[in-house]
Amino acid sequence: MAATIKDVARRARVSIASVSRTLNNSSSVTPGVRERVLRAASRLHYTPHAAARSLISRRTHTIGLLLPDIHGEYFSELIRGVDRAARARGLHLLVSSTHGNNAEAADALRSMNGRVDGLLMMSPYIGGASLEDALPSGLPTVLMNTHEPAGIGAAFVVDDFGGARAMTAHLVAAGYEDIAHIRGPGNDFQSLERVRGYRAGLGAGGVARVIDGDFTEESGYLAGRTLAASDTPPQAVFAANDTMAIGCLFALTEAGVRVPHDIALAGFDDIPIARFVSPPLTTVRVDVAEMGRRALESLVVAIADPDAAGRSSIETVPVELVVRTSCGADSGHRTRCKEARE
Amino acid sequence: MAATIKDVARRARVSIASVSRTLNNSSSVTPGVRERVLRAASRLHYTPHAAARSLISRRTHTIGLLLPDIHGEYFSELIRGVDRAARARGLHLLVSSTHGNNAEAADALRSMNGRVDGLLMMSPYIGGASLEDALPSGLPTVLMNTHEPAGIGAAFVVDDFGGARAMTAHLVAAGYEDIAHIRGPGNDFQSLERVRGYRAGLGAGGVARVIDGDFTEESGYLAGRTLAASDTPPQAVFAANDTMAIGCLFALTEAGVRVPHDIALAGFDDIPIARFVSPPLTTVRVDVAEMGRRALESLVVAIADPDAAGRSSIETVPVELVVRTSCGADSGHRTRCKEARE
DNA sequence: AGACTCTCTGAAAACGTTTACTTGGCGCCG
DNA sequence: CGGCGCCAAGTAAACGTTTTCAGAGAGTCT
Repeated sequence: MAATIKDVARRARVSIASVSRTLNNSSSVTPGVRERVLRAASRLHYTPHAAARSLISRRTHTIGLLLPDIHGEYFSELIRGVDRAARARGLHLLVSSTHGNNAEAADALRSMNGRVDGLLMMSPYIGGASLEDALPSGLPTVLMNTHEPAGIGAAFVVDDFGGARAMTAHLVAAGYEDIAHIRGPGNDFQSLERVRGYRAGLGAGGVARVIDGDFTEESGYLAGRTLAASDTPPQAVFAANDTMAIGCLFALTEAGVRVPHDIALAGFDDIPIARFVSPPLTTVRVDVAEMGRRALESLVVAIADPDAAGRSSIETVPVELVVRTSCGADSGHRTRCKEARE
Repeated sequence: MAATIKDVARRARVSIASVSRTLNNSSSVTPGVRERVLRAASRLHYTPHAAARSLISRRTHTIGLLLPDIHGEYFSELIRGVDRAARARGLHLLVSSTHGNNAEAADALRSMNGRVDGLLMMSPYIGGASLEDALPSGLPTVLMNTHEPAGIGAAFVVDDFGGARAMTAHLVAAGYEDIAHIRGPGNDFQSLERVRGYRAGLGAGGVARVIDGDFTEESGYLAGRTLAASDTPPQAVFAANDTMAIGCLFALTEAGVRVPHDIALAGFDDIPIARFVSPPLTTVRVDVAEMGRRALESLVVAIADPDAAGRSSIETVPVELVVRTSCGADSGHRTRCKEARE
């Protein structure tokens, strides 16, 4: 149906090689030929066939983005960051989400062979088959938020430990003594790091109180209800992500517990909603879009320089404590409006 | 680097044809051959090269998703809906965002030739080059939220007109007489439809009061400030999307105007945040994820049946009025908590 | 026992490009 | 005036698959 290079060549009365050369201006062609080719190409609405082109040139100008799930603002932000960087470099984005386990990820990964020039992968799962041997060999890869030794390529990991420790320390400094932590799923690397940071932040004297969650609002809600009904409710709650913090907030509000007056609350991620709940949520800001951008740039250099570049480097993405009113250590209304407007 | 079908054939001591047949179980092969091929393939970590495969088979198992911008929750939801449907059918997703104009979209579109089996496109822009002739001819396409006559293929459009009319009528019924509308950009089809719905909802007696905006929170904020400072502030404000409504809400709050007591407020889209602002925002719910799913399904049938199926059908995606407290016509707190938990 | 049919396997063409190599024409220099 | 190089254009190979076609071998029927 669609016109091929042969059709253009025939119409322009030249060889297909000349058409290719003209269109890629790889080598000089006579103005006359050039003119005819261009005219014929536009007449026929010719567009090169990407598959054929990448078969021979071994370049797809596409990079694969493998995510655990596309749900929620966290990933939306990440996609956005990656997309902007990719489009600035003329690259396409093949997005794939793997609901859950590594086996599924390995599958998705396999089917990307010959489809992408490189891979951007976020795989916080622990256990199960390692992804390393599922990777089409030689495919440049950049990992995000993974525990795997970065034998595969460069990696970017959010400073989950540091952020959680800083937040916990902040709560301790604010005078809270009994600080509960709603953790994420046990097979998630980031979740574990945050628990570790929480314990570190408590310090030697502190006693840890960890409640299970799974990063969903529902689990935060349940945890909040449990805590509110407890004989010994904590003075503060630090949820491993904002989504759970918000679920918890609703459970507490529903139970008549005032935040932060009765129980202080803090989250992690600084998703856009965090500013808008009431009271505004104290949290740890993670610039995921920026992480996406950096990861893509890193991938681009890895692709350009197959094996020499940044092999096995792990880079930590810094985080930032964002103190709002939900933790009770803030001046209140003004900050909220200012932030909301930024 | 990576193993090819030839390597597998050599190792299994069979022809490449047998390897291909075994791997696609297209035709019966002897158990012995099958066994050898499978063993060789797994030994070599063989993965078929997607480009080569799609060059000959004319199937990429990938569909292109072209969006105006990936920013915000609206698109995040859409991507999610499409992704789920796609992965259920074993399809990949090539995502591309076109910041702005149709020319850029045409460009992105052209480069998808040979990369995708079909196209899912959301292009609300009006004016500029039509996309129709930029389309690689014969590529099945499904449009979303577009004004273009769907000569290209099937189309799904949100009932912007109906939603805006219903919302305006609701405000009128609630007793407001002076209802302002913060509109979206002038080159956006949905924006225009919503203005049209607003006017229709006002009815014969109503007098329209339209303020310019561009769908961003910033523009909503500015509009809100203007309105608050006006000599004759309106009794109600209907913003063309939630993002602007939230911007407006902050401007009003900042100016000391109480919502809904002094001025009622309503938005459009029901983005997740809408439930969490205070007061919770009355809005029009659009199930974008569902629209994405339906659009993809429709595209799948169009791909399966090249030209017979649903050519030029336009389907309207229904919307739903969601009354919360910001419009002053609700019972208040209970609804909020209930909704937030759902 | 010979021919016919059926099944499995291999050889080779095709998909639409890019690119190394070849050819031919022309200008320049000796 | 003839050979030498240079440049533009064409020819063909290659990329890694799928698929058509043909051939070989075995089994069956007459």
